[in-house]
Amino acid sequence: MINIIIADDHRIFIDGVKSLLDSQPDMKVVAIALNGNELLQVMKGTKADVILMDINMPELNGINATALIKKQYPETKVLVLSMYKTKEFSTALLHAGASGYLLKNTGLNELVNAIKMVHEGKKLLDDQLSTIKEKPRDESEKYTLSKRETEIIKLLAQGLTAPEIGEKIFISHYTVETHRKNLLNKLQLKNTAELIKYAAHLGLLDE
Amino acid sequence: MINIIIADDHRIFIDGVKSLLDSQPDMKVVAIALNGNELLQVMKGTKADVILMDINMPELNGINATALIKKQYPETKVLVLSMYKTKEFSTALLHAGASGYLLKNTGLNELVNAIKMVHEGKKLLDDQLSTIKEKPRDESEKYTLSKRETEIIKLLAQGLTAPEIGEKIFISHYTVETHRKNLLNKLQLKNTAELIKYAAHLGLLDE
DNA sequence: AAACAAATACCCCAAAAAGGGTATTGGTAA
DNA sequence: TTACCAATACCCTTTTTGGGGTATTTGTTT
Repeated sequence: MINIIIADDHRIFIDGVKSLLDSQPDMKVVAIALNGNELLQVMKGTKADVILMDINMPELNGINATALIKKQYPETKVLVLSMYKTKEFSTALLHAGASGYLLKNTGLNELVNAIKMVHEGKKLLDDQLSTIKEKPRDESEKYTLSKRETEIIKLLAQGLTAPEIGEKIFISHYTVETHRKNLLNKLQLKNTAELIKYAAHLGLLDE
Repeated sequence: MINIIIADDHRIFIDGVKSLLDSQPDMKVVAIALNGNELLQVMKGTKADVILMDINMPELNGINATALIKKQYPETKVLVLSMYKTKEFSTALLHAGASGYLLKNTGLNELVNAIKMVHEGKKLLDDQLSTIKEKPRDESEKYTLSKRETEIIKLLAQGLTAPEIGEKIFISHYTVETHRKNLLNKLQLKNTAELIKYAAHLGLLDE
């Protein structure tokens, strides 16, 4: 019996997937969480073998949540679901300790197989990502965003300019621009448009 | 008995929601479609009372698809689902003829109620959008994007600059900038960041 | 053929972003 | 206390974007 927690901010999705998985003979959804923080709370009282983690959640995003969970519960497997086929995330997630990464456009059979595979300790990448070239990378590199970085990326994603952001949160526009540059470097993105896209992936739009 | 078609590019979502709705005594999912074009094909052979439409689909997005469906099947009700709480969309969707707009973070009971309400002919807005001020608007205004506009927005969303896009599709960078300005005006957005966000909502990222 | 919308192209100027840095201070963990 | 990271702040220059237009051509529909 594989005990599963589903973490996703889309209630309909949770209810649907729960219904599907509970009808599998060897799987049981033991808890749900609507965001990363709630997931950490839930895990204090519930043992799970596999976390089905949406990357796209408010408050604590899937990447940061995965990193925290693997630190506190190293035996628990994290299978990440995303809408997007994006190479930045597969790398970031592998570094964070996820066991697998699957697109939401896959079907139930693949999902069930994926859960079983990561439960057995296998690493799993969605087939559609299998041709991604692994970037040469310094192991100390991190993808987790600081609080300020998260705040800045959110405000940029709202369409505010650096001067507007500086005025809003009472810092110099130079500082905002420095944060933006740091974000672009850290995440290996080439401009603000890619940064907004990344924010979309992290579920930071409309916050 | 309410006959329903689900249109969404996320197979897991479809399977899950289908499972949930098929267990309702007065509802039946009679078909599914993974994108707007497939939906139009499916509807040629299948009668449905309510379309459950994800706004976020490749090829033919939810707004354009809704407009086409209401023209060809005026009796069919369209209930749109989106991840995002965005005022641009509620307005665009009402103009396109949708009967309702619901966030994916609502639960099953709300979804079931919403389907029943739109089936009865009611207009439905998600509670969370109820405070949106209706913009004074010329009725002739349109939110549907031309092919070129869609192409430009996709390329911008990939992080390409206007000069890069011009070089890529063999037009002047001036033309690209004009398209961008036209898009911003048409969609009443204030800058490229908001345009990328809009592209995210339309599912145009990573295409 | 006429009308209209889409596509194309350009100009001007100001503001912002990008790309290259530099540096100091504050907060936290060891 | 020390070391390290995050946050803050600034400079310079070039490129791009945004905001204001202008105009012509092409394609489609009536």
